[in-house]
Amino acid sequence: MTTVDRSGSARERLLEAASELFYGEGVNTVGIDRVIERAGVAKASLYKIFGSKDELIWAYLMEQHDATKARMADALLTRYATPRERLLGVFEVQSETYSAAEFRGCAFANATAEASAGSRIGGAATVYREWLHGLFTDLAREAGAPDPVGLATQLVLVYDGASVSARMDRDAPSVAAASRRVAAALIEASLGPSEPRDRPPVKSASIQKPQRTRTTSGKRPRATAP
Amino acid sequence: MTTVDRSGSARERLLEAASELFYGEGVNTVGIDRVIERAGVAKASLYKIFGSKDELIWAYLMEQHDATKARMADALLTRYATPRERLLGVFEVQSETYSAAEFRGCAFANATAEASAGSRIGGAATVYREWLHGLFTDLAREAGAPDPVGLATQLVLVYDGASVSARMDRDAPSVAAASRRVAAALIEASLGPSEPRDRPPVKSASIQKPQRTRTTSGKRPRATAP
DNA sequence: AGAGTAGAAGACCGGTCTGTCTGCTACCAG
DNA sequence: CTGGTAGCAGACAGACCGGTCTTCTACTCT
Repeated sequence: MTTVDRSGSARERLLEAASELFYGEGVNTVGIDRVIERAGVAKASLYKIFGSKDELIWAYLMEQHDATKARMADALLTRYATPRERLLGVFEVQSETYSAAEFRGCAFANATAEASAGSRIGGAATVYREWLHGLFTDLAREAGAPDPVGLATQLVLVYDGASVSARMDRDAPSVAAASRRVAAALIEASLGPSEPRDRPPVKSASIQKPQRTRTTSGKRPRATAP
Repeated sequence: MTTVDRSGSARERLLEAASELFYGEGVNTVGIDRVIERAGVAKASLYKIFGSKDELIWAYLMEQHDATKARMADALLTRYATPRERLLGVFEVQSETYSAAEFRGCAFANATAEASAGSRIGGAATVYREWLHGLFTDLAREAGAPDPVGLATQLVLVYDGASVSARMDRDAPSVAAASRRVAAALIEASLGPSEPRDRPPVKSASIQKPQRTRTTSGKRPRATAP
């Protein structure tokens, strides 16, 4: 049935346009008219599909969340062998996003900075933050950290700092070097000096392979939210 | 002459109202009408004094900058004796701001997140960032760090991370503990283990005593921008 | 071929935005 | 008392906001 396919296509174009505009200029600054103009979609279609601008923003944020999650999980599983390596790997993957020219900071931090009280933005940000803390906590636990939550809190702090520093100072290489060094020092302080190469690569239990939920159609190499 | 005094009073009330509303709800979300209503000032007076909303936002940000600078300099000089202690002290002073109930993140990070292209917000943020980097770099140099700029970049990153983590996760005590530990580890890694107590307190050359530029009138215990 | 429908285009509504302009009030100096 | 002025109150303009609704096109399925 092509009906669903067409409907999905309109939805996809709207989300694509919304992502670019909302992320690039802010969810409050960008009006509905500009979104539908870029998407090539009628206003009525937007309101039939999403119901309100707030819901569109929510969908945009959840798409960012899904994409970030999938990209991170894929990169960590593909490139790094041990939980310890993956802990540091998170920062290398992150540095790729904020080195992109169109990087403008964390989509969730930016959106919550201009959220009106009572919107759904706060809920989306909570989902994202819980994922981020869980990612670091699980990896820290797998790596054998004596205090996984404490290490995770520190690494989340570094992760946040890298994102903000990169946006405010526009010097991605410096930030990447700094965040990598800071993270490495924290990991070493918590886990002890890294062993050279004695235990074999370990299949992670905490990162599930990207389930390819519904993220547009596979392409989209666009920068997302670190 | 009471003319200047009255004029100054109107300006002060406008800045006070603008600070509370812009910081609390975002510079785009808050309209001119709400600012003048809270300030008890006529709209014409606002436009006579500031000329445009953008200029009002700029004045608000510069006031935040002045207040933050003065508060930090005062606390560092008053409470800490050596540059090394002051390096860590920055994070303790910062933790006081994000432990306040009305804390809503860094005013500059929030404002730039919703800035339209071509506004003066970016310029104000640059001023603030240069001050922040300079503060850490000067302290690191005074403390004898072998690579002051490198250490400063790392500490700025931690500073940014603490601000964002505190805003997003609403758990100031955890963030304060984490940022303090991370900063202490970085300082120790750069300067070596802290000597117990052999050299006397040092007058800082990099921090000048708060010059009391023009920050409203001395009161204002409000939380400002970390 | 004809019926049904998804969707594009855009007029329209009430509200709010920034910014301007006109009174009117209250104070102050001479 | 009188002229000058700072400043409050608010109407107003023009643009834009989110959201609704109608019209018409173009495609799909039977």
